[in-house]
Amino acid sequence: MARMAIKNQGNAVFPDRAAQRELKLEALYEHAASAFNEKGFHGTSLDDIAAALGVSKPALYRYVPNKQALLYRLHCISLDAAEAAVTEGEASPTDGVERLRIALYLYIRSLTASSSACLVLMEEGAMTGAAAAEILSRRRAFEGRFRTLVSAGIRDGSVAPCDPKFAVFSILGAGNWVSRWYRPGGTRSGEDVARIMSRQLVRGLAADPSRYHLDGDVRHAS
Amino acid sequence: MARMAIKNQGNAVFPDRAAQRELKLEALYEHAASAFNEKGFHGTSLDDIAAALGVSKPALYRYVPNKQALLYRLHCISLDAAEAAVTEGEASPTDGVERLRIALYLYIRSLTASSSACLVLMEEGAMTGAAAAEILSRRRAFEGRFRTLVSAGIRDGSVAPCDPKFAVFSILGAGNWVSRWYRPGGTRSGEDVARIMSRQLVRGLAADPSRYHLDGDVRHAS
Amino acid sequence: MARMAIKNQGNAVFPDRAAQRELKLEALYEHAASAFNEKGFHGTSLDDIAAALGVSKPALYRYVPNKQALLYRLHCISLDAAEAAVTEGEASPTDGVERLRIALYLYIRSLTASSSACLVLMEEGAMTGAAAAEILSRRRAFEGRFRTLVSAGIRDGSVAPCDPKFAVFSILGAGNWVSRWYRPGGTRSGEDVARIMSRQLVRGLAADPSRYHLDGDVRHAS
Amino acid sequence: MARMAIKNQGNAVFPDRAAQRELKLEALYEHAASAFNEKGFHGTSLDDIAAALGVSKPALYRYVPNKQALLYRLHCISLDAAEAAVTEGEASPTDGVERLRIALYLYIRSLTASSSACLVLMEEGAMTGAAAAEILSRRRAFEGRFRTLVSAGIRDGSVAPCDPKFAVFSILGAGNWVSRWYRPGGTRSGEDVARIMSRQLVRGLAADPSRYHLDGDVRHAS
DNA sequence: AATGAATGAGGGTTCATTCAT
DNA sequence: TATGAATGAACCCTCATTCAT
Repeated sequence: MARMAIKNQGNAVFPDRAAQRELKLEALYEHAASAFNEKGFHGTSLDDIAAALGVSKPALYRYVPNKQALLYRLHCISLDAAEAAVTEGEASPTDGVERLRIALYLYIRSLTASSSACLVLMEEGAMTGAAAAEILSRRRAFEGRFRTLVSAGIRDGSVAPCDPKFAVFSILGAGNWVSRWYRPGGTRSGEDVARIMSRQLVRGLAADPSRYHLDGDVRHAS
Repeated sequence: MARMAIKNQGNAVFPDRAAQRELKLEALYEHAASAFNEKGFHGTSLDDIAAALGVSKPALYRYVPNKQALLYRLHCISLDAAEAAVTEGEASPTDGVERLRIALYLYIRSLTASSSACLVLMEEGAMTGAAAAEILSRRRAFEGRFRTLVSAGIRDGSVAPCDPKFAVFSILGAGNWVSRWYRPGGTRSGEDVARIMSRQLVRGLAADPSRYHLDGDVRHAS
Repeated sequence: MARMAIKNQGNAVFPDRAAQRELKLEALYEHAASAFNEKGFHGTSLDDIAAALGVSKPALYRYVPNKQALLYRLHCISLDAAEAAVTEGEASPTDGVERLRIALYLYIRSLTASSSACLVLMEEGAMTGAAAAEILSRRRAFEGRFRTLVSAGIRDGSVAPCDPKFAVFSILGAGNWVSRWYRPGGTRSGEDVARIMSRQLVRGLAADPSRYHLDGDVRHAS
Repeated sequence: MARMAIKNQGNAVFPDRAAQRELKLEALYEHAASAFNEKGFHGTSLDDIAAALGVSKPALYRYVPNKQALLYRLHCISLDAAEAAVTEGEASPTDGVERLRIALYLYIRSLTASSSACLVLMEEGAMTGAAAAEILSRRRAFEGRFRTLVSAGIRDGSVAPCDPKFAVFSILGAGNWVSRWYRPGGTRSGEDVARIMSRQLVRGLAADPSRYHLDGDVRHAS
């Protein structure tokens, strides 16, 4: 019994360590992503991040091997969420324009869900070497899947004939921009923002725009 | 007579000097804006810019008092163009949604016209002090005028009832994003891009979207 | 009785502990000396040493109070061996040149016997304070005893008249250099190396060099 | 005439700049080599070197791209002198043992001539990458040429049969050691030191050691 | 007993800016 | 005028050392 208790304590302690570490890592990601977005990668010093976390600068190196790797990981987190969004959109049992809307909705929602998932969209140029190539290629593939959604929608008649390239630049550009102005705690939740914007943007591409009335989201429209 | 001749020569020479100076200044703005957009304000060194211009680093200080001021001037150039676009849109003798489309068209076109006019949209965070406040307030006013265009469109029935704030975030976000991917010399001119995107985006807001068919711009849609 | 049993157990266990500790300490010295020699004192991190030993970095502090002290102890080990060599040479019942040769032979052999005994000869500059002074003075005294051996040899006629200072610099310099290139496991044992080199070097100083023919050690001389 | 004068002044000014730069570069090399030798590469900070030169640390970067490159250049300087020494020895119109002595004499003399030429012999381990490989290979080739000199001496009968490898390790080790203790301004000039040591060391290898009597250099031998 | 975590000090390097020429 | 030279500040990163567990 005594042994078991000790053992349980022991068992309890180690997960705590790991859990604490995971928490700190997540906090690091959030702060770093937030800072990178606001001040840029090169404009953010590790001192800034460390100070925001309340630790010393060298402490960061227990969680991330270096600043470049930190940026790389944030990009990965961001892309993971983005790819999950488009995957779920693709798999939705509906017609082309709706699949597009769902993918866009989920993508924008992911951008509002956490700093780590969104706030480094603009800092692709700061990466170098193989990491840069990998991230760029994943980002391109992500956009390609959106273009495929548009093309499919054109084929099934639910999307108005248009150039998929510009269509996707439009909606993803507008979506990415969300990370610039959206801050949690405002009058609208991330879901609200994602719903409103995805409907508005997809309405511009729909073969039958009347499917997407915008009234329900009106505010201060008088 | 001799003096006059000399003076005339002088007159001929000095305007040349001034013109040359103006040319170099413009080249400086273009290179700097381009570099800031690609690598960020803090990621671009004055050495980079000087090298791209083929001059020494101290020579830059003949044209710009310091790096911050350079960024400030680029923002001013960018905002001048943006404000001119919205002004012309506001003054167009047509209904609300068309005024909105025209303003957006001109704005996007300005972004494609030159690096100096567009490529620093993302570097607001790098400015400090009074300059930052001024630029921010001008940018906010610019967006406000777009919101007013949307509200007016809703009132005159040409724009579907919607939240102007998100409507403007959408279309300007998509527009700003153009500066990230548009490079001159592609298959589409800046005018093309501006026309296609402005129609697509405004179609999503129009009370009667059928006014904005996208067919004419279809490419590879089969 | 119970106590004694316990004590006996203790006696059995504790010597083991102590012996194990001694072993680990020796391994630490070897690895540290080897690393210091290859990469220099400042070029070797405690992480390197800890990793080579398969322990954590703080564990090193159980064996050595700090890095400087580690260097100091290595110097002491090295000097102990060096002083023993010269002492045995001095006590040898023969003439001056032979006493010199024996001291040199034993000194060089000690350098080939273990990393700890030799490989920090070059890192005197890394020590500070009283430790540095002590080591330096011991090293100077060691050289002084060699000079005395030379002088005595000159007096008894077995060493050719020469400046003892340069004579000793020569033979000890050549000897110290052994620690740079000798690695155990080669075609020649440490004893071989010590014998060959000591004969060669002393031959240059001997009043009658014919006493030290080098033939026996010829290799690939054709 | 006036123009020519001006032009001459102009011509005079630019060489001055270049000459000054060359002087500062040489001073940098001397101080750096001296510091590297005394405190090791990793034990010497650029602050140290800059302070010794009376300039700020970033100023060093106008003369050397980085610390590693500085070490590399010092090695090159050192090897240039070493190779010149052996080349002159090889070309001397005399027998084998004398060619060896001359090469050794010139080599040792080069070590006493300037810090830059000698004081980094010990810091090969601090270099990395292609530079390390290049320096190592040059050093090996240098030693190989000395071994060839020994072998040739054995063949022509002027050097006693011996293992050239150990013979060269001895004399070059003793020579290299000079850089540890020789300081200009002592009672013996660099030429003295080189002459005394080269005779002493080669005497140990000569088939007829009586050719190299050491009396002339006796001091305090009583 | 042994280690993960943390940090103050310091090192190499870059850069915006100034100044003498 | 235009530039080579120089620098203070700041940045990324490493490391010897300590401490809580």
